[in-house]
Amino acid sequence: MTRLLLIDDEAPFVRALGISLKAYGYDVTAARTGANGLAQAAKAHPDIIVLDLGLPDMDGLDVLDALRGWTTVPILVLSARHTDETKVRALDAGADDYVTKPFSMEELLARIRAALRRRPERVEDPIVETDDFRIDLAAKQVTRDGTAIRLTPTEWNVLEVLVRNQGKLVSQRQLLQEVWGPQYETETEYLRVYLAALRRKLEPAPSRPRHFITEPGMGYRFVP
Amino acid sequence: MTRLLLIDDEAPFVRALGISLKAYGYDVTAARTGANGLAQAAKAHPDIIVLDLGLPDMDGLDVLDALRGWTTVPILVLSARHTDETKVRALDAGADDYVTKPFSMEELLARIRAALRRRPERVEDPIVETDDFRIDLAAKQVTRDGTAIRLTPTEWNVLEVLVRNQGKLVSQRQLLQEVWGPQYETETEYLRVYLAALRRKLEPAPSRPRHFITEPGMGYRFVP
DNA sequence: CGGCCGCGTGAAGGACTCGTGAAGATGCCG
DNA sequence: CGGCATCTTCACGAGTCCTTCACGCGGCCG
Repeated sequence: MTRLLLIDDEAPFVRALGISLKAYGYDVTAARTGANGLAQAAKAHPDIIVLDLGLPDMDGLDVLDALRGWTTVPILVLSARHTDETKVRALDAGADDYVTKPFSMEELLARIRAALRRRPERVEDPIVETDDFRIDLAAKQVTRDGTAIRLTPTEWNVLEVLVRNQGKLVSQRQLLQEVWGPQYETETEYLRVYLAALRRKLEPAPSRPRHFITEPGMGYRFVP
Repeated sequence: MTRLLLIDDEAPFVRALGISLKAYGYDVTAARTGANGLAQAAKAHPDIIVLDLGLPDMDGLDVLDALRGWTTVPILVLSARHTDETKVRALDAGADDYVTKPFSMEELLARIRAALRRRPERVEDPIVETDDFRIDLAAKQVTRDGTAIRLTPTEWNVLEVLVRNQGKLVSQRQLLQEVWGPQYETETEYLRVYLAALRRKLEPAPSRPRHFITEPGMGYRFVP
């Protein structure tokens, strides 16, 4: 299901839009403030964000900036203001589309569909095999010698990021950002702990990792 | 240069828009009819298409359909009609954006920039090969005879700057600034140490460098 | 011809990072 | 309320990397 984050403070509007969007099969989360919106975005990783520029606690453009600092998720901006300057600034700040109130629900839905359609298809093979274990990304399961291995949610998230970038070096920054959110960018101890856990559960010789490679000072790399 | 195809039949409008777009660095081609537009698109493979729905020979939506039959290039639709139904149909037919006339040039330019920004990251080959080793910039990995070579973070940064400017001379100043920061501009000893490390790890004959060339008094140059 | 400057090379101290085990903190379940 | 799984935080030893220094070589210029 497509997850949509709606950042807007007008309760009736949010309610109406939420109902319509849910009717069309979106999984809608709402945030009433910019700060909350940023937190929700970091936590839930929505597939698209609908952002109203008129927020009680922050300038909408600052919210946009903060989001674009770490994510490329499509962002559709709503606004009652329709000066060219605001439009241009929002679009250049990384908004994917800009819709001026009032607008019809049909148009908004069509623009959301258009923004989502552009999403690069994730056609990657959801199963990755190594000599020692097998990862099924779709089923969220890891098996070793035919038996399933239990991973905690966080362990799984770390594994998934590394596997989706297999062969490539994933910087500590990127890993922390994608698993814990943008405000944890410096908590490198988490990585040490969770990489140790993954190696203990998956590597044949945890102290001599073959698949979860540390590149000192830079990040980690998964090699099948 | 970004190539833009403008499909519109109103001569004054095309002229005005063409001038503005060219001033902003776009390489503009114009077509006055739908048929001609389709032909131009097939021939020139533009980076973005701006399509007016009001054309003399064909329905704009049919032009859109025909284009989407074979290309995913961003298409920005212009129209004097602003019924929701048309908007929705155009967006669902594969338009990336829909702008209603009249609009300001600034807004159109901003929307063009936004559409181009979304373009799938340039697949520009991030792999550089020499006779002796292979550099994968995306994966941050260097291999020699099939085996990976470990580089320290600083070594990698130096290498990356040189490789991204391959063939060109990189001044000591620029190298120091890009790797260590602006306040290290005179610490040329660092360069000697790290260039030596790179040559030791990558050059077949470190004392006779073939790829990491010193230009005395000026800087360094990487040649594949 | 001789001194000087820039460059290459090897080595060493110290700061920083990583792996590891374990203990506290938190949240969820019955 | 208590037990359990999970997340967070901590401390320490081992290892890695950055910086700095000393020395030798070669070209350049007076």
